[in-house]
Amino acid sequence: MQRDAPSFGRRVSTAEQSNLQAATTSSVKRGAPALFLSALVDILRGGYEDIIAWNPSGTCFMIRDAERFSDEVLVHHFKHNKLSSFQRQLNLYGFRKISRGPDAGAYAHEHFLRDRPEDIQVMAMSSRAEV
Amino acid sequence: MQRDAPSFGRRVSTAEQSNLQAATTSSVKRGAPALFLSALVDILRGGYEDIIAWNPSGTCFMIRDAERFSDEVLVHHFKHNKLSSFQRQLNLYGFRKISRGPDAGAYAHEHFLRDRPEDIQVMAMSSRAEV
Amino acid sequence: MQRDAPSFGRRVSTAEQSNLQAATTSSVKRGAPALFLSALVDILRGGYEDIIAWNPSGTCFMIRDAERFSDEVLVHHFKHNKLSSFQRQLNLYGFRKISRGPDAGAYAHEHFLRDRPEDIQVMAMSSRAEV
DNA sequence: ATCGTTCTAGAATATTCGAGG
DNA sequence: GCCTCGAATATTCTAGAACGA
Repeated sequence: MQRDAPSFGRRVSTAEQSNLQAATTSSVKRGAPALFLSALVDILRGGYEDIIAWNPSGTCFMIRDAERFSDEVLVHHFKHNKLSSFQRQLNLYGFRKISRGPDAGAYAHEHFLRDRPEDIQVMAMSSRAEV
Repeated sequence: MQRDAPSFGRRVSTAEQSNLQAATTSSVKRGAPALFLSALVDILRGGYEDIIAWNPSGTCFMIRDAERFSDEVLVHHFKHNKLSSFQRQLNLYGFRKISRGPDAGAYAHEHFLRDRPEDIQVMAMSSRAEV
Repeated sequence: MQRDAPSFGRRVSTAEQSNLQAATTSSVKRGAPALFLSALVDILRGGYEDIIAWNPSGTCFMIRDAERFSDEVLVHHFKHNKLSSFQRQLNLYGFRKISRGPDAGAYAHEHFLRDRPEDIQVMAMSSRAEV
């Protein structure tokens, strides 16, 4: 009861300049494109390297400190602070958790690559479609 | 309170260079493919020659020191320290214990050969299929 | 690699005197009765009132400090330290999370009541049967 | 109405115990 | 006494479903 409801901030969406945001909003029929992906991009750009970061090659990202991720990152980008909700979103968008090898524990998606932001737009459009 | 409590480590997966990883992840559709085989490969590469090792020709492996294998190897690669659980996994994946000859006491599998890591990938995919 | 590696303890089973354990082992044909329920009983008896506790009437229990529950309780009673794995077990045994009212957030099961340990034995035997 | 959040369940592998050869 | 296997529970990851904003 003492670690609940830490005043959830609004989606700050530092991604105003993120052409991801622009692209999705323009290409999708009606408004409300997936905020999750743009929030994820923001987070990975946002100087949280000690908490969550890309692997060196930019093919997947790892949550390095789950507790700080919940308390410091999620709270500022979503309406909750639950890692499980974040993971549910990852799976909804087709991310998979890597179970073996050097990147074990990281999440990856074929089209979610650090150096190919264009591909991320494809994700945003196809995520729910393929369901 | 706590009986023996050996500190079970996480699967460290020293198999970074293991192309087993790349092949299986790319060929298998979803989810967590068998960690057991990659862990076994890691173990046999991991500098435990006094505890567990391939035979000279690389066709089977022998547990040379069961006690150290339990306490030093299993604990670091699995969530248990029981040789019997390790043996159960071996049998689930089709390994057989050699009963006679120079390699008596070693475990072998048709597709688990030191110098044919590609074949191990076949194991990973067919092991459960044939069950 | 340098993940966290919490030292997972063995199931300490402080429930020696717990007739739950005796009842299940004697009544069930072959071995391995569900350890989860007896572990849960142990936990709720184990002096973790600040971390997990029954409600005053003993009809449900609440995890009060998720972080300490993972690090201090789960690690000593299971082979993991993941709250999500604990929750999966709760659901497998038919527990439900209370969503509203004074006990919101607590887990409850019709036959899991603090003052009716006999009913818990019924759970242990019927939980999987009804699946 | 769609997406987000939460809770529950499915599916695959892992661990344990014991039966049977 | 091994060795192999069946079966039950446990752990993990992903998906279904209900609800809400």
